[in-house]
Amino acid sequence: MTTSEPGDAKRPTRRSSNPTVHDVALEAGVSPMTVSRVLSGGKNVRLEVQERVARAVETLGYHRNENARSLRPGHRSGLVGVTITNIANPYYAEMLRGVEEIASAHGRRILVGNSNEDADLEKQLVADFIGRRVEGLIVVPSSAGDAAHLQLERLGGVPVVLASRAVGGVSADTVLIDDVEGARTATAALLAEGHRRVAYLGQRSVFTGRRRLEGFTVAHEALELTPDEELIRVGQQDVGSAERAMTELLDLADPPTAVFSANNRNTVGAIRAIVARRRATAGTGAGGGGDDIRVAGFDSFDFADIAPVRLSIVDHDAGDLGRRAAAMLFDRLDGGAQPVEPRVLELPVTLRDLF
Amino acid sequence: MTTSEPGDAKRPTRRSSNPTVHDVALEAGVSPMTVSRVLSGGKNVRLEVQERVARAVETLGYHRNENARSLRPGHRSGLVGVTITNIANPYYAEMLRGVEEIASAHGRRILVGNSNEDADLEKQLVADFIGRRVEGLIVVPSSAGDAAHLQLERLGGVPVVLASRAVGGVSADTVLIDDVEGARTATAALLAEGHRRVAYLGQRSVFTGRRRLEGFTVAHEALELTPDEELIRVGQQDVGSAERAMTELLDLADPPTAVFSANNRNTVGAIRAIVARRRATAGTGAGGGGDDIRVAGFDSFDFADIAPVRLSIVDHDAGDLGRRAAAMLFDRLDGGAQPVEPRVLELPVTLRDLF
DNA sequence: CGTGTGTTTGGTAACGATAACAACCCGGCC
DNA sequence: GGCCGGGTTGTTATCGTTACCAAACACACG
Repeated sequence: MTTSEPGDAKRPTRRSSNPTVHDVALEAGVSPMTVSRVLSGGKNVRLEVQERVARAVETLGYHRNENARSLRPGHRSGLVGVTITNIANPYYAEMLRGVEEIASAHGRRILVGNSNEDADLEKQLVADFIGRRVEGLIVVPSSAGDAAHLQLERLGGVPVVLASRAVGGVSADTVLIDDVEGARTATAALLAEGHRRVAYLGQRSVFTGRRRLEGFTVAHEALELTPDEELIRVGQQDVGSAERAMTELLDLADPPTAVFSANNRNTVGAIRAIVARRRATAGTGAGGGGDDIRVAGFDSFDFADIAPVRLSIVDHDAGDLGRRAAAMLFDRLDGGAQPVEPRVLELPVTLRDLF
Repeated sequence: MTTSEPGDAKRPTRRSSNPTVHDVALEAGVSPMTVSRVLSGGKNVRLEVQERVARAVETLGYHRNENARSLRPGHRSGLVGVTITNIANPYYAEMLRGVEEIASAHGRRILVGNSNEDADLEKQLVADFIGRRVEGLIVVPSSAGDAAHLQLERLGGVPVVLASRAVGGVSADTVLIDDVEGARTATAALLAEGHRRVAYLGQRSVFTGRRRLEGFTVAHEALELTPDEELIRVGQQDVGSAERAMTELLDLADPPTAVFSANNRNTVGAIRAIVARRRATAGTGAGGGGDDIRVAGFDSFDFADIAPVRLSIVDHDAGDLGRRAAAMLFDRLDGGAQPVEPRVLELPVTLRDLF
């Protein structure tokens, strides 16, 4: 386009839209093919031409259209879809960072969706991701609703890795936390200290909740004890409801002397309730009471170490969960021929005393 | 094409790859065009044909290729790019959720990248996002390095909204927390209580840190006071270093009677140092000392309300930050003709006394 | 029965990029 | 001079989808 003939009105100048290889080619006085060649390494292109093209790219602010590229056969989209039940949960945020880290190292970008524990929304997200030709999916499956949309054949052959939770009826690569063992160890520690009335705060409807309750029960059974049903509270979703549940427990005629909580929201709620009770009884001069309730909880959280109670935490690395899940996915994507059987990985946890 | 003639070997059956409109058309015995019509609403297509196509879609597990669709003129990619300096930071995670919420409501998906405070990485992310034809960008700019890549003309006209931090030399829509006012109010509250030696714990290299220090200073100047340089500590990145800095302050000949900290890590560190000192002096029977150090801090955190000191918090909503940034972006994308001037929004903060 | 109106359907081209092929240029060799 | 091989460049066709046009069809009305 050094000289602008009146005849070449084929492509009217469109300043607004993104420039294409064609525009760059005009600017550099070469063919689109040559531009393409320069952009993919410049093999077999004269140096002088390469420089001319580079200048044109710079001048026009050209960016290769990846969507168009991914259209060509054999080309990959470079995208991985991630659906999470709640991005704002620091635990999943940390996991997401792990996924991003590995994806980035493999030259992929991540598409993120929030399923909000809604299977329908999750289904839409997955369908949309497949429509965008993601190469793979990492899914924290929602606890509610059926999961038929995660069947391999429904995904058009796109590999999926389930993270944090398994799904009945779906056989796919899965990375889990060792929920049962974590809950068992923590509960066993409380029992070993002599506590015999240990409460449980958690969930039963969610996969991890069920497993953690199982660990709680197993620890009791190992000592031929049976947990008191009255001390088992399930269904608290947030800190507020957890605090109320703990307060109820403290109000019992025969209150617990220790509590195991199955996630960080419940732990924080329990600690709040204990501290509130401590302040109230301190005023009456009663002294003892809720003061020395022992707490053990699954998941770490910010500033757990300044909690004003004797606290142990079942710690696990969310970032590692994400990295492992992503690694599993890229193993299938970039690794050679794979075994077809899905693999299940259970990540270990550690019990930390924070006092 | 119900009967398969030997001659029609044009498109060999490819079970492995994703089916296309063409495949669906063959299956349903119609033309690709008709399939396309059915998929976009089915206007002017016989009901019987629509059902046939729907069945074929179901049978083959067809998903429209969004990348191919977005190629067509006038069509949008439905993507928004988000770069964050640290996804794992709960504050930005919450922000991300806000962005996702609004994006989702506008029928868009989000591409997420972690810049890790690295301007080069951020630049690559932005370039890649533009290559994928995102309709807009939401960027938490990295504090280090230059930001030429965020210039509007460099972005090929893709609108960008800066979140949480502004960037010198870049004029773009920006959503900020009202750092100056938050720090000013909190500091003013401490001064109003009669404190005259108020320490500052925070940062000076980061945008928000500078602004919060400014608010701290302004509050002093309003009362014709000058903050003691000795009481200003900057550069603490984590709880540990903040605790050490606070301990140093307590060891001064003329220690502060109150402290304003510019973020939650510093607040927690300060509280730790104060509590440690209190325990130490309690043993000596000294009584007073670090006992009644007053604390005010930016950012909330778990257990802020049960902290064992007189604490005020400058509270702000990260989710709101994300929602506002996204709303600003979609205002430009979906709203009609816009004013060209970039807008800057400063979100209000509230001072909460937690005692 | 012819014409007009409206519905349903299919062919063609284009979006942006690039493999595959073809064409060209150049120097070196017989 | 004519031919060959290597480097360089351009042309064509294709990826999956859909807007636009044209064709085919149904039906009503004069």
